[in-house]
Amino acid sequence: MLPKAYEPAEVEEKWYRFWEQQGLFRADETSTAPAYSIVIPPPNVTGDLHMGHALNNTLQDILCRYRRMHGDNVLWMPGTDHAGIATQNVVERQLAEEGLDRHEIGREKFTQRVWEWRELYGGKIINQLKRLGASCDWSRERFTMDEGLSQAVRMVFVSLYHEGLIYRGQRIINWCPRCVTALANLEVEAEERPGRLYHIRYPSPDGSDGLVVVTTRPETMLGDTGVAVHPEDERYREFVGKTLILPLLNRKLPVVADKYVEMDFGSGTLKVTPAHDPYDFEIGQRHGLPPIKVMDDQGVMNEEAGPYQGLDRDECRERIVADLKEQGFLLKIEDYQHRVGHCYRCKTIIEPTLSEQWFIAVKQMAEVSMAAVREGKTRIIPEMWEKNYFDWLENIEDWCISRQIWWGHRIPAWYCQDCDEVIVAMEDPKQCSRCKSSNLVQESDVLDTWFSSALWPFSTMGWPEKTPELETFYPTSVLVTGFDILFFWVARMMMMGLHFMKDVPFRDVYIHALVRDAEGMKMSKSKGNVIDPLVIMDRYGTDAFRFTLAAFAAQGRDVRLSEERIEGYRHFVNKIWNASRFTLMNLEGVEASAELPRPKSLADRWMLSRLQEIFSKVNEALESYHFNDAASLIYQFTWHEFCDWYLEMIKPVLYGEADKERKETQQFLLYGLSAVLRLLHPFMPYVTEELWHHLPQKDGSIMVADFPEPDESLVDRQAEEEMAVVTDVTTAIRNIRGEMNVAPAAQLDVMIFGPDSLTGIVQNHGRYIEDLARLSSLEVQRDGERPKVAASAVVRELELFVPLEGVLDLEEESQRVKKEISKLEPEVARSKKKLANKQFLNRAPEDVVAKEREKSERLADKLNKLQRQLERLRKISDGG
RNA sequence: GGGCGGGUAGCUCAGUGGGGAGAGCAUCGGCCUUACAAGCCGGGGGUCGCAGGUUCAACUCCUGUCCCGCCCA
Repeated sequence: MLPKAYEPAEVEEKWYRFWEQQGLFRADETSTAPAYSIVIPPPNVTGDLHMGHALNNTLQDILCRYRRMHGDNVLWMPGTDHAGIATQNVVERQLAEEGLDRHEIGREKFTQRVWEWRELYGGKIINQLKRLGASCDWSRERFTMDEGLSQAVRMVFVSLYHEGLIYRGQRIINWCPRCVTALANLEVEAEERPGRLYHIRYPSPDGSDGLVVVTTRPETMLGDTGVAVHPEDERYREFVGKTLILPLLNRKLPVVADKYVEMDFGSGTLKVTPAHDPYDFEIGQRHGLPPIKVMDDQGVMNEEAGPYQGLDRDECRERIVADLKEQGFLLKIEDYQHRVGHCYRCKTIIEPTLSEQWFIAVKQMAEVSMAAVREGKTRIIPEMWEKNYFDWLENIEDWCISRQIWWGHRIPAWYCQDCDEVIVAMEDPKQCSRCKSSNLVQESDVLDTWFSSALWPFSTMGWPEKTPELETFYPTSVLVTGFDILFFWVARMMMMGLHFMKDVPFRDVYIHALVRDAEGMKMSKSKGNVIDPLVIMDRYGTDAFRFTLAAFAAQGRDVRLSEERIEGYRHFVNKIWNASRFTLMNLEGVEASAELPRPKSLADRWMLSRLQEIFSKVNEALESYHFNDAASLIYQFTWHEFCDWYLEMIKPVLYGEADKERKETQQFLLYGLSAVLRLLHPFMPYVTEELWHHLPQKDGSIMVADFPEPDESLVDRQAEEEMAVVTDVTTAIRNIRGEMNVAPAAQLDVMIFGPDSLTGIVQNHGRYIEDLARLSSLEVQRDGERPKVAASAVVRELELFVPLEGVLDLEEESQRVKKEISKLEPEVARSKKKLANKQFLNRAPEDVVAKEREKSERLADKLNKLQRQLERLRKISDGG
C-alpha cells in the first residue's frame, strides 16, 4: 500500500535516472514518425537556474512530454551559451582574487582559464534543469564554443563578409569603459535619472558674448569642434559661418546651420562633439567638423583633453564645471531628468565613442524576416508581440558585432602588415592573398555572443554539414522564450535562419511572461526578492512547482509567484496521491483490461462522459499554448468531479457484495485514474510516473503511454443530465443539513415531490442520493400531502422536504426560506421586465427569447413553491 | 512624445463571435465520515477603473478619461 503522503524527494531522482537509462529522451533522426523539435534557449554557462529558466523550461517540457505521448519523434535540443562578457567577468573576478589580471597572463592562458572554469562549473545549470525534470536529449548537448558550432560561426561570418553584409567601419558605438568593449545598441539600457543642464557661454573671438550652449555632459566640450544652430532660427542667423571660441581650450569653433538642431530645446544651439555623440558625428560629417576623441578606453581623459588629461570622466566633469564657473563661462545649472545609457552587463554608464568596429548590414535580412511572419511562415504567439517584432525590425540599424574581449569566437580576419589587405577566410591564411607577405596579424576582437546564438537552431544540428538531424528537425516546431530576448535572439535567429537555411528557424514562437514576485516586482538579487527554484523544489516538490508555473502561465500576463500558491498545488499533488491510494486499496483482483465494457451505472457513465470533454479541451489547450487552461481543467476535474463525486459515488459499490457490479466499476475506476495520471504527466512527471508503476501491469514508463484522446462514443449527455439532478438534490439536502445544524451523523428522511420526468431520475438513482446525503429514507411522489414540520428546498421543479419533527426551529427555517425568496425575487422581476419589453421580443433572436421565457417560468415556479412553503410554516407556528 | 499590456471577490488571477459574473487562496459555520485535517460538507463576498455612446441587451463592441506596468525615441 502507498504511504499516506507523497514524499517527492524519495522518488524524483529515481525516476529521472530511470528515464535517462531507458533512453526515453532520445530523439531519432532517422524515424518516420512525425517530428517535433524545440531548441532550448541556451542558458549562460555562468548561470544558476532562476525562475525565468524554471518557467521557460517547464513549458517546453510540458510540450515535449505531451508530443511524445502522442507518438511524435521529439527532439528537445539542449545546451549552454558561452556568454562572452558575463563569463569573462566571472573569471576576471576570480583572477583578481589571486591578484592577477588577464593582461598579465595573456590571451591564451586566460582563455584556457575560462575553459577550465567551464569544465568545473559549466554543468551546474544543466544538472539544475535535470532536477526540474527537463526531458532534453542530453546525448546531443551543445555549447556555443564547441568545435562544430564554432565552425558554423566562422562559415556565417566568412559568407556574410564575402556577400558584403559584414563590414568594418568607423562609427559612433556604445562603449562600456568598465568592460572595455563596444556593445550593440540593444545592449544598452536607457535609464531615467536625475542630471543637470549646464548653460555655457562660448564667446566670440572679439570677446563679445557669442552663443550659449546647453549640455548635460560638460566634459565632452573638450571634444567640441563646432556649434550648430537651426537654419531657420532668426536669433542666430548672423552667427552662421562665423567662429566662436571654446572656453578652457581656446579652440576655434565654426558655427554651422543644421536642421537637426531643436530650436525649442535649451538655448536652441548645439555644441557639436563628433567623436562622442552619434548625432553630432553626423552633423560633423555634413559640415566637415573633425572628430576629436578626448577619452581613452577606460573612460579616462586623454592627451586631447589638455590640462584635464588623466582625469576620470566624472572628475573631469567636476573640474570643468568649477573652471567654467571661475572664468565666468557657466551661466546656469538646472536640474534635469534624462535618460542615460547603461551597460546591460555591468550597469556602468555607456560612453558613445567613435571607434572602428565590425558591423552586419541587417536591413535586407530584416525585411525577409518581417515577410516570413507576415506570410505566416512563423507565428508569434500571443499575437500582440508581432507588433513589437515589426517595429523593431523596421527601425533596425546595423549590428555592431565585434567585442574587445577574449572569451568568444575570434573574428576570422587577418590584416596584412605590409599591404593593408584584410583577409577573411575559412582556413587560417599563411600569407597575404595580395602581396604574399606572411606578416599577418589576426583581428583580436571576438564576436558578440548573440552572433553565435543566432545560429543555434541549425548550428546545433550540425550545419554547415547536411545532416539527417537538419533534414528531420529543421525548421523546429516552436521556440519558447521570454519577450525580453525577442530582439536579442528571436529576430536574429529569424534573420540567420532565413539567410542560411532558406527557411524559418521555427514554425511558432511562443512568448511567455516574466516571473515576478508576489508584489509584481521583477525578481533581482539587488532587490533581494529572488525566490530560488531549487529551494522551492526541495520544499514543495518539483511537480507542485511545475504545476504552479503552468497554472499561472496565462498568455500575455506576468506570473506573480508566491509560496502560498505553490503550497496550494502541493495539496493537489497530495490529493492525487491519495486518490491513487484509495484506488489501489480497492482494486484487488483487477487486471488492466484491453477492452472496456460499456458502462452501466450512472457514476461510471457520467465519469467517462466527463472525461471525454476534458480530453478534448486539454488537448485543445495544449495545442494552442493555453497552459493555464489545461492545468485548471485537469485540476478541476480531478479534484471536484473525480474525487468529490465519482469516488464517493462508487464507494458503496466497491465495498458492496455485488461482485459483477464491483468488478465493472473497478475497471472504470482504474481507467479514470490512469487517464488522470496521463493527463497530468506533462505537468507532473515525477508523481505520475511513481503512481503509474503502482497500477496493475504498468511496467513501462508513463512517458510513452498514450495521451488521452476523446472517444465520442463514450459521451453520454443523458448521464450528465441525470447526474446534474443527483448532485443538485444532494447539495440541496446537504445545505439544509448545514444550515439547520443537523448533526452530520444523523440520518435524514427526505420526501420529494415533482413531475415524473424528474422524480423518475431521483427514483432511479435514489441509492446515490441516500448515500451521498446520508439518508435513512427517500420517498418520491408526484404529489401529495407535504410534511408539516420540515425544512424544505426547491430544486428545479422538485420540492424537497426534510421532516425534522421536534428538531426544527420554525423561526429559523422561515428565515432560511425567506432568504431564498429574497435572492430569487429580483431575478424574477428582471426576467419578467425583459419579457414585457416589446423591443426585446421583436429584436432578440428567437432562441434567446425562448430561453428567457423558460427561465422566467422556472424562476416563478420556484418562487411560488418557496412562498407556499413559507405559508405552511406560518400556519404551523400560528396554529402552534 | 509613440507603442503595447493591465485595472473583475479581501489577495492573486481566469473569462467575452454581446444574452443569467468564475477559480485558487483567504474568510465564516459544521465535521477527526476507515484515500486524503495537505482533508470533507455548507455559507458569505463583486454597481467587472470612471464617463459617455452603439444595441432589445454591454464585464464583453466604440469614444473619451484616470491610474499602474513594460518597450521604444
